[in-house]
This record gives sequence, structure tokens and C-alpha cells, in this order.
Amino acid sequence: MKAAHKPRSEMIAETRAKLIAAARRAFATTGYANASMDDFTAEAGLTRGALYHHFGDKKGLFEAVLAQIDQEMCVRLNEISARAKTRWQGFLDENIAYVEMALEPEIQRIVLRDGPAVLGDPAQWPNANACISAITANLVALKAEGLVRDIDAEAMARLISGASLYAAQWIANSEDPGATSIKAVKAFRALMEGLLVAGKPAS
Amino acid sequence: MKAAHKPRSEMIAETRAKLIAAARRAFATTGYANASMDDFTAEAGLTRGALYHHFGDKKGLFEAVLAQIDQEMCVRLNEISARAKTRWQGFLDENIAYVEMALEPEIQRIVLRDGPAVLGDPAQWPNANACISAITANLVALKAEGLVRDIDAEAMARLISGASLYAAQWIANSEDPGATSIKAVKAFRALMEGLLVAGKPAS
DNA sequence: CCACTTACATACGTGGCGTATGTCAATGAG
DNA sequence: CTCATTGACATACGCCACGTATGTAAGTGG
Repeated sequence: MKAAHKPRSEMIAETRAKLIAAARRAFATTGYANASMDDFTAEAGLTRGALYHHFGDKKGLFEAVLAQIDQEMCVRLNEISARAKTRWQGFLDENIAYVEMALEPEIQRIVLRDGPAVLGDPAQWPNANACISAITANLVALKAEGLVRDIDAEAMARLISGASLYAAQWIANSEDPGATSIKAVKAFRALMEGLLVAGKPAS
Repeated sequence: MKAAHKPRSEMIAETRAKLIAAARRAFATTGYANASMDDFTAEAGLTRGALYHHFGDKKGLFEAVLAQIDQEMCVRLNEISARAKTRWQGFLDENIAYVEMALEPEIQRIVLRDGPAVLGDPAQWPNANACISAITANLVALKAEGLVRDIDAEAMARLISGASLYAAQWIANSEDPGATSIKAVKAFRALMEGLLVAGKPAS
């Protein structure tokens, strides 16, 4: 019987979700270039026809996958910064969490490696900008509180996220990620504390 | 007459150089994935046979191109840091030059975008490590001079180069690279000065 | 001078992407 | 209820690009 009679829109959403999920697995494991559309659509019980209908082309599907991952990342980051007691602490936690997320192989491969090659500069992605904005907003607020020095907030936000990203890459590829992670977080904290106005306690 | 009778090894080097040059142009303009081996080997007056003979496969040729670019970058960076009056100034100059080099479209495309997707994490590339080592060495020396705070040098070097890279991306893709560049360099300088022990002059 | 190696070119097979076309089910009007 | 229409897929086809296997001519050492 298969219960094949749900409303149409629901079926569509399901199909899209299945395609995205299968592609996400394939992209994460074999990489964008090596992922065969025939293979992973078949794995989802579909064909390339469905893919081209919904996403236009391979790149379109990749964008959808990346948007999904990006959103998940943002949600997690917001939860973390919301939990912190002080704004400064939230700022630190958020950035450190960013580093740690970049340790996950799926994020490494899809977001950090293939993403730029396929879609261009990450800073131009809609969501990346959202994440940057969050950091920027935090910095503006911290400046207003007189906690950090007077620096262009957006520029500093870019530099910081760059440092986080690179630190993440380093950790992920090191022999002992645990130990490296500790060193990286420590250095990162030091770098951030350099932004505080002299004499302020690091909360 | 064509003077076709040079020693063999010389002919080989010439062939390799021609292939690398043609591939470099193709990779820079159309990107790794879209560069057709038939096309750019023909442009060099050769066929894919030569390519496979010398470089094994497309990725092998890409590695050769990247090695060439990397070396050029290192030479330029070393020249710059050597010209500076103080070590701290050299350190700053070198990093800022790194940012500025990343503005060049060829470096953007080949080194920063396609490179990681094709060859994996840049931190693992032989030369990237060489550049990191240079920064690390500088930091160690600066710490010994008592100029910068006591932080793990390698970790900090990674963070710094990450910040530089990201800043470069940001500048390159902004509407007004000139203005953005000024903001970025200023913020970068501030970030670096946060590393100085309190009260030291920024030379 | 000859056997052998080397530096390429040519020919071929395979696989993956995109498009054009076909089909069947769901929807809405009368 | 019925029929026309739309939309969600599947199927079929062509093309291009990569890699490999094979051929060839020139150079090299004995």
C-alpha cells in the first residue's frame, strides 16, 4: 500500500530533503568533484532528472547543501553565545566554538575546501555574511561598553574569523588534534585579549 | 633551420616550462576544473602526451604550477622582510605584503581557492610550511628580544597567517579594494600590536 | 653503428554532465 | 465527475574531458 498519498507539496519537500541528504553525504565523503550525480541520486532512490528539476545543476544542489550546513552552524553558534554570562565571554566562546566546528570532517570538506572552489569567496556567501555580522555586532557592542579598543569592527571581525578558520584547519590536520586544539585556543585567547583596552580584566 | 639541436635536458626543461606556463594561465583564468588539458597543451604547442609523461596527471601539473607560484611568493616576502629596519617592522611588513599579494587574481584563484580543493589543507603543503616557519621564527626572535608576549609561536603564526589570508579575500572581493585595504591593514596592525608586551613602543 | 631508452603524439575507451523528450499523477474548472 | 493542464519526475542521447595503451622518431651509450 505504501501510503503514497500525501499532499503534493509534502512529497516535494521530502524529495528535496532526500536529495540534499544524499548529496551531503557524497560531498562530505568523496568531495564535490568526485561525487557522481548518478550515484548519489540512485542512493536516494531517484535519478538525475529530479535533481535537475529542483536544483538546476550540480552546483545548485551544492549550494542547497551548503546553505543547510551553514544554517546549522549559525544556530549552534547563537546558542553558545547566548549561554555566556558576559558579552566578552560570549564573544570568546562563539569564536572558539567556530574553531571547534571546523574540526568536523564534513564542515572541513564541504564548507572550507570545496565551497570556495565551487562558489567563490566565502565572504560573499549570504550566510557567511550573517556570521560575520554577528561577530561585528558583538565587537561594536563591546566597543560601546568601553571594553575593547577603538578599531573598525567589521575589519576586525574579518581578521578574527580568518584566524579562527585557519586555526581550525591546522588543528584538523595535525597529528594530535587534542593537544593542538589546546595550543590554538590559548593563542587565540591571547590574540583576543590584545584587543582589550589596557588594564581591563579579561572577565 | 629552427636550431632544433640543443642538448636533450635543455629541451626537456623547456617543455616542462612551457607546459607549466600554459597551465598556469589556464588555471588562473578558467580555474582548475574548467581548464581543458587538450586546450592548454595545444596552446603550448604540445599534446596531453607530454603532460602525462612529465607530470603524471592533471593534479601533478597543478602541483608544479603551485610550487612555482609559492616559490615566487616566498622570494618576494623574504626580500621585503630583509629590507626592514627593525625586526618588528619586518614582521609587520611581511604580513602586510602577504595580504597584498593575495589581492592578485592569479594567487586568489590558484593558491587560495582551487589549491585547497585539489590538494587539501594548505598547511600541509611543503612551501606553506616554509612560510609559516618564517613567521614562527620571527615571532620566536621577537619573544627573545622581550618585545612580544609569551605565546606559543607556531600557534600564533597560524592565527596570523589565517587573519592575513582572510583579510586579503575580503579586500579582493570588496567594491573598493583600496579603501578596504586601508581599513584591513589598520586593523591588522592593531591586532599585531596587541601582542606586544604592555607599554612597549610599536617601533 | 646498433640496441635501447626516452620524449613525446595518436587512438581509444569510459564516465560524467547537461539537455531534450517522454510519462504519469495531481490539481482545478466546469 | 471529467477532462485539460500543469508539474514532478524518468529515460535517452550527445558531448566533452580525462586517463591509458600503443606507436614513433630522435637521442644516447657501448
